[in-house]
Amino acid sequence: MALHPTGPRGRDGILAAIETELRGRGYDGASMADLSEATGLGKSSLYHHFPGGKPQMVAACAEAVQARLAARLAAVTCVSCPHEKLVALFGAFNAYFEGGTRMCLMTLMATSSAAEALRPVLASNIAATIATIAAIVTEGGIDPTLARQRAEEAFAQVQGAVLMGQATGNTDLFRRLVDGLPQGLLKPV
Amino acid sequence: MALHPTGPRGRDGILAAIETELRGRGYDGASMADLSEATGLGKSSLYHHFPGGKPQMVAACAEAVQARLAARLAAVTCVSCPHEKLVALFGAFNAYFEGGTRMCLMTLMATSSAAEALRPVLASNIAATIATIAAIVTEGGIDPTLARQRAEEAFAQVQGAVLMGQATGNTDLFRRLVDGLPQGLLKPV
DNA sequence: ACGTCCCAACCGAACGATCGGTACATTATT
DNA sequence: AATAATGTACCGATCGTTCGGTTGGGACGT
Repeated sequence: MALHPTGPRGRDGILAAIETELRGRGYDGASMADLSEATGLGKSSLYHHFPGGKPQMVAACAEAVQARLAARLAAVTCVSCPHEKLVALFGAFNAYFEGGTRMCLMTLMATSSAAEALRPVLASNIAATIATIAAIVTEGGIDPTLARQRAEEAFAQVQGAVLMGQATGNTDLFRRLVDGLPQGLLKPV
Repeated sequence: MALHPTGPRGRDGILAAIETELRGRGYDGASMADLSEATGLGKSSLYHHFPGGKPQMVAACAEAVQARLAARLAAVTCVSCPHEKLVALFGAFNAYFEGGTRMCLMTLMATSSAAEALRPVLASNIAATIATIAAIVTEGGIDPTLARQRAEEAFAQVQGAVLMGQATGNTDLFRRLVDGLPQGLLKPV
């Protein structure tokens, strides 16, 4: 049977190349020709793996991202105190956003022409990430309702900082947030 | 001379239609045919007004946005206390973002294929907005350096909230921020 | 061991549609 | 009459997508 061995690089490698291209050019900016070149596969081969075309590729990438976040989280949960967990988690964010220079796949796709079709996938991924943050903050002794609000606001802040970094070329704000949010989130009422 | 009276609607009306289309479909998602239909002008007429094509249209829209912000600000500066100024300013943001349902033109363009060419315009507009917020916060008795940091973080938070609204369809976070930030920004150290 | 059948993986070439952009004629304004 | 503003018709290029065909390895019957 085997779920797609797919050549030397494997399906994961194909998805990684697609994700990089999408995050670099955006949904409407990345053409099938671009994705073909990025993956090293002919366009018809891409349609073999993803009969649904570009939307299915995005959905598959989103699932891969969510899986990677879950794996990161599993490695984080064995850390002792909530503050260190948050430091590790925001370190993972820093890596994912490549220091604030690379957009989030979900929010990028949310502003595309396929946003409506992709909304369930995007919303699910974002909700999972926020729930992860909120759980750690709650564990740190913050009221669950407040923890959720803080998590949402922190998430928005990070996303906005990346956006501003794209617009201005300055990643100072992003770095300041990634450094400061772990303790800011846990600050007592 | 006259800077383009341009038919019954005038240049401002053309720019408004273009801006709406761009904020609805994104830079790469809005084709010249879309913009032609939105403005009611033939493609060649659009090129008559904007020989530089889509990038020039974006730049012109950005200038119009900045001008509208300046006008709003002029109406705000006659208000007495800083808190009320912030309330008025964030009310203007709320209107511009249409309750969190519509993206910011600048940050949207920042993730497009024309981002590099447009960076100076986008960065200038964003810097002006942040400076506006920071000035009012400073006026409210906050240390200028801290005021600037708070302004940057609030701006990022709002932008991120809009992004999340696009992704999830939920504008609660945006509304909470617009309501709460005016007093949050002025909170004493 | 050998032939053969199957099917996932892949590619080149082409499809109609649409892309951004232009040439040129026409209408409106001054 | 001159100039700005607009429409019609079109350009080559590229878009997303599909078609027909090749390859190669694993399963199966003998």
